[in-house]
Amino acid sequence: MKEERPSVRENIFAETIRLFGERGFDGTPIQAIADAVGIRKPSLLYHFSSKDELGDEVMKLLVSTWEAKLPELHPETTSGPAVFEAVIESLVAFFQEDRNRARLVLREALDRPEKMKQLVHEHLNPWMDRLSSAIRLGQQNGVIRQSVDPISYITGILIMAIAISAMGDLAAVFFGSRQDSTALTGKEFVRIAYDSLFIE
Amino acid sequence: MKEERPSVRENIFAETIRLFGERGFDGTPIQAIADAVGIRKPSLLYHFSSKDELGDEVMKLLVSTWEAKLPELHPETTSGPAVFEAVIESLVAFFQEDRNRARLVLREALDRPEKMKQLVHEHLNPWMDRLSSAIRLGQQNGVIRQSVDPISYITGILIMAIAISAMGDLAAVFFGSRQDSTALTGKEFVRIAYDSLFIE
DNA sequence: CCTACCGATCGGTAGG
DNA sequence: CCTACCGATCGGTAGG
Repeated sequence: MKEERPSVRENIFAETIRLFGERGFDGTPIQAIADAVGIRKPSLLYHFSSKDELGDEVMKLLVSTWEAKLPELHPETTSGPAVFEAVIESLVAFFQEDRNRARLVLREALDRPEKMKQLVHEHLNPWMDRLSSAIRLGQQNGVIRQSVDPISYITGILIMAIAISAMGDLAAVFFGSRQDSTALTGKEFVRIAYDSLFIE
Repeated sequence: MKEERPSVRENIFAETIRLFGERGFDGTPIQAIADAVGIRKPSLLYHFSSKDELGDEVMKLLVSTWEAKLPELHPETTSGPAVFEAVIESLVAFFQEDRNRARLVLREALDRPEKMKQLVHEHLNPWMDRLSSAIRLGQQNGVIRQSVDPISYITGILIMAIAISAMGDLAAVFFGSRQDSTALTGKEFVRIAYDSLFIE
């Protein structure tokens, strides 16, 4: 409950997101985090009583930060192109701003699915339900394809956005040597999301 | 070069795919693999001289198996719905047949991107180039959207397929409690791939 | 394919 | 926030 002086704790968070994102929880000794922060291992364990706790806290922070950057969706929102663009943009922006966010989310979903489920449930569910409603409204208004299953659609697009961001170069270099493929892949992602949602 | 008697080595492969898929390379002691196979740790290290080598071999096997199940694409293939369906079906089938294949590929892409790149380059690139050509042919014939960027499209769809398969339940339960969401998500994945590719 | 064993590293504690 | 330290586990080797 004490007021934290920013520096050290925030530094630990930043380096942990980076290292857990790059090498994973099991692939990163807390020693490496302490080194990156510039303190000794036991000092790190003074701030977070165990490696597991550090992992939990860092995931909570990450998802909260994400939640705070989601565009607002009001109940009366129809899912026209404007809303759609805001959603996609905020999604892409958040994960491309720091690729390790995407890597960390992906790793956590693989390593601790139950915890991830819980976090998503707490922080993202209400927002997703509102987006889902907006899509259904768009279907009633005849701008969105009837064949779209809102929940599955959102899931699929979300997962694609995260996975593409996480893979970065690899996503594109998935085929030998091609030029600035990341940008291209990003654009194509938006196109896929768009064309598979709206009626021409 | 000796003829391998199937049992032990194949057993090691199977358990390694499972355990590395479930808990990751760093999260799985070779002891756990030995236990699962029913041998001692040094015996495992007789078959694979190190954990790294085991990891490499298992990835090679996985990607080779994948390659062998890809549908044939001939140079004169146009990318009509029939070809498209064969491709998507084989993709979904391979990874849904054993979710740990998807989990392992995803983990490897995160942990050792360079090695993954190399594997994809050796085993999947030629096939992907043929598919890419087929899409371009479809664009000339006016059945496929001009706005599709073939390479980015294939990458995006591939990544989505793998990530959705890897997440399994989570993908769907990404939103609290809903029923048999895996099947739904799979169907919606095919729909997104389809609607974002073909002209109505 | 096994028993026996080892050096290195890991997460974590004592005590200040 | 540090020094000093520990038990457990890890990948791997010797030798058969």
